[in-house]
Amino acid sequence: MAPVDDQLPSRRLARELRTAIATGDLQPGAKLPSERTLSAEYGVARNTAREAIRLLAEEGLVTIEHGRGVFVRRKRRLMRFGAGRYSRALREATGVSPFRAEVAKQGLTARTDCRSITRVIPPPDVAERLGVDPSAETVVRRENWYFADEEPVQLGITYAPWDEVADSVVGTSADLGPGSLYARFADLGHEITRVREEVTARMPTPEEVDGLAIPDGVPVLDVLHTGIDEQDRPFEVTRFIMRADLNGLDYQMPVED
Amino acid sequence: MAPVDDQLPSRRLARELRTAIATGDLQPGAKLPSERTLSAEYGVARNTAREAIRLLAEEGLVTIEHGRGVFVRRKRRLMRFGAGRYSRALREATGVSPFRAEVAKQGLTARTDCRSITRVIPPPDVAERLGVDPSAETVVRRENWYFADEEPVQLGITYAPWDEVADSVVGTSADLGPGSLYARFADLGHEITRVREEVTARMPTPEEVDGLAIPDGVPVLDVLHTGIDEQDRPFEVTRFIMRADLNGLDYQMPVED
DNA sequence: CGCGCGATCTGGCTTGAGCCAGTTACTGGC
DNA sequence: GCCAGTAACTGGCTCAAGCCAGATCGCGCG
Repeated sequence: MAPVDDQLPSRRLARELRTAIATGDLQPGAKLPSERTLSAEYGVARNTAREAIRLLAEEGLVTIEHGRGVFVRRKRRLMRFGAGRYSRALREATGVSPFRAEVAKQGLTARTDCRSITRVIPPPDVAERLGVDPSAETVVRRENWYFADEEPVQLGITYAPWDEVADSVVGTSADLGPGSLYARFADLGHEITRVREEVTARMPTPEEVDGLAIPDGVPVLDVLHTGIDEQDRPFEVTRFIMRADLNGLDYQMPVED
Repeated sequence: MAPVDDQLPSRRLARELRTAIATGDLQPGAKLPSERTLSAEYGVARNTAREAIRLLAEEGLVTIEHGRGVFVRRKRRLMRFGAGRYSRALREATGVSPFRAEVAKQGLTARTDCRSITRVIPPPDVAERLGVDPSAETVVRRENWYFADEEPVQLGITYAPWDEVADSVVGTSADLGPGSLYARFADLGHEITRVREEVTARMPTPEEVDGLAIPDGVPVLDVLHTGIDEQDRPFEVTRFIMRADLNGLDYQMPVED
């Protein structure tokens, strides 16, 4: 990677603004000077000031609001999800889904929206993990949107084998009843005893930017989750897409010998 | 989030290029037309074609190479790290660090570089997890860089209480001997039995972009790892910064009741 | 009093021009 | 045959100008 010239006008301006943010001269929530003001004060073209601001936005340091201005981004409180969220004790104690439990813990109000339940051909990675035929409509797909204080924070698409859940509410109804998804799988003979979570991060697609209202410079966590029962059989795969500025993962586990 | 006008010239061009990549008209590794060619063919200014390409780069779809052209990004093979990497069995079988083991499994050659060992004031989050005084130089800081085929892929900064490791190679030497870090902690009476990993993702800082040679549109995984021994005491905290396009996490764990 | 319109802020996007800086391949001299 | 120089590509950055669009506030009319 070429060490880009750090003396370029746009980089220099970006660096000065970045420093002002780091030192606290510009507090979180503070408004930056307007593009036109910056360009005048630093003797650069408006496009150059604009480029400097774009660099900061890409790093996730500032939020740009059309017509209002550019603001230092406030630190957001993280939702934290770990294996604990699948605990039966938690499920029975709260009677709600793990997401609702975590959001309530943060003092926010949760809402989930099951947008669709369809029978589909599974994506290859899902088929592989569920051990089903990847070329036929062997799975049910449930698309779930998760909101905290009416702000969309994550998206979960869960897949389960059609022949297992066809007669259950899992395959038919948005309303899963008390204890939610894992309680219904328990009814079907699949008590969740182990989970596998494969985590990566990437920039959101344009669709995800729209759907999750993702600001500039914020990546998504892409979690491929597999639920495994007492007989060591995977019974459910869920792909979670989470805004990385609002969500984190907190895993605790034993080290095998 | 304002539904940005999708008919704007730059967005339209970006969308067409994105589609060409998705459909395979532009294969991974393929070279896109030059900025000047695109601007002529689509009847837009060169800056507009440039903006379209910038959008694709931000999404991580293309790689820009100064003087050479713009290329569809190739999918990279992922290193996958899970709790298994701390297993004593693995440690004793291979005699090498977990990182070397995983990289070797991918058919690449690993190199690690311990850049510095210093005594420092711990960062607040580290002090909290280690249970040490956050206002004095109570910890040793080891900065480790990890390479696969000479490409930097991650950075790990591990902290351990000074009074525990001062007399050990952990506190003094870059060379940790067979079995690496966790074997030395075992020598000190801390057999790693549980780990906690707190995962988030974010865009890299300019320093990280330089140090890890991170391309445009690639976030980093930020993993705060805590090693816990048989007596349930945390003895070591490591912050890993990983290029998200080259690294993934693969956790498997039991669900507590 | 209240509503609406417009002035004037803000950022969003495009144009066209110019010059700089890597990369590559050709070509001519040795 | 080799090497150096150069021409002709590539992207990198900046400028100056113009118009569009969202936000906000105040003023004046009803």
